[in-house]
Amino acid sequence: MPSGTFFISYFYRMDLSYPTKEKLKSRQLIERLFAEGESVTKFPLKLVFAKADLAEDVKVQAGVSVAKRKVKLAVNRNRIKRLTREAYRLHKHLVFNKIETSYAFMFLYLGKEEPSQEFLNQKMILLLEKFLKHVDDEETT
RNA sequence: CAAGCAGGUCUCCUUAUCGCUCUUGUUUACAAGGGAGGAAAGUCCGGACACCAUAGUGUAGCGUAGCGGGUAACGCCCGUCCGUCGAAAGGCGAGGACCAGUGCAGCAGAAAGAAUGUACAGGUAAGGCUGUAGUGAAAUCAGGUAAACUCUACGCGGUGCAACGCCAUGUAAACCCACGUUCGAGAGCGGCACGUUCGAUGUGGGAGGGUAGGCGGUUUGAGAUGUCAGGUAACUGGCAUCCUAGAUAAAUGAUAAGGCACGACAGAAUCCGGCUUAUGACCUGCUUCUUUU
RNA sequence: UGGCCCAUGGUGUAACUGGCAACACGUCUGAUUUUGGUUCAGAAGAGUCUAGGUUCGAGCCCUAGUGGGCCAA
Repeated sequence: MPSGTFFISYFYRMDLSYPTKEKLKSRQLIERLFAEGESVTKFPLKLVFAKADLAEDVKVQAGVSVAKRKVKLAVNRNRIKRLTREAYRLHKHLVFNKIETSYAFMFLYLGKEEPSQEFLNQKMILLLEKFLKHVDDEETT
């Protein structure tokens, strides 16, 4: 991790918030996302995405989901969703600066065990890089 | 000490940084404050609230069951009697009625609710008339069995916040079948009968088309804490103080440091009162048959 | 959130009014066959999802739980 003044200024110019307008809330949009969207996977995370005209003036609206089939207890589902949101919040800048059109995101957790925050952070970085690569390939072809 | 019984309390804490949600204040970005549970769970009971008629009568159906009390109500709680388990503290109990009627009892046994009968002993005018043995859970006893039908007493209308009200958007006032306009189709959210209300380019059914976005309901309540009084108790009344989650793809998290008991079961969704199930730690009181000190 | 239903050998199903849990397929053993299949003969394998209760006796009745499935504005 970078430290000292560089570390502080590094964070200073980045947006680390995750306000309401960046959350995926429309039921219609979510149903369309699962019907038509594409996906990339980096176990245990899966990202379903689709280009979308968003009502709010943001680049991405994202949601999080954990299957009841995989994780039985509501307490554990809540915790995994919180950790996933936290991982997205800290690393969403990787995507924001590099895409032109707006997207709808849905993160799915495929594992059965409760992960650590550090583990999820690493996977989130890898997942978002894989997503960018996928988008680049599509544009060039 | 050990084992056991009963009751109660708490549910990691502190600091810093980055985030989430609600409220308030300035005002469009900040500041201050609030932010899961004792079970939030299972959905097993009881209510509030909403609509259907201020939910009415009878029947069917369902529930409860010693007696008395508490409560908005209950299948809950308190007291008490009886039964039962325990050495005790104490626990548990669907605990009305089989002289209203009907049904049921495999095997064994002579015989199972209808009548009869073996062995031994006793007894009579005479006989299973009497006792014992034998089979069985039960053998003539006002038999047993009602978590068998049933009877008695009491209670229960239905549907559920995805209730319900309002705004916005959109389509098909089209098509087919049936019935009907005061001698009335049909509707009023489980059945039947009655009663009652509404009721006319109307109602029901079929096939098909469309919308499925937002606001209210939505958190101040049978409320919490303290205290005084009444009551064996559950609980009730007076006074004072307090406001204590309110999301809607759905808010409590992350990182760093320190401490300790190293953190069990587990996440609010209309709201309350219970029950049941899961579960960590601590405290208080009580009991002691046997053995050891 | 609210409501409803189911659970019996490895699998799919029976079991009347409470009275010895039955059947088919599968499995195992033996026979027939050069071997395998088919066929024939025989055997094992559940104590009824779990824990209590009622009863002389429970798969069946009652209570609580566990697991699975279905319905809806």
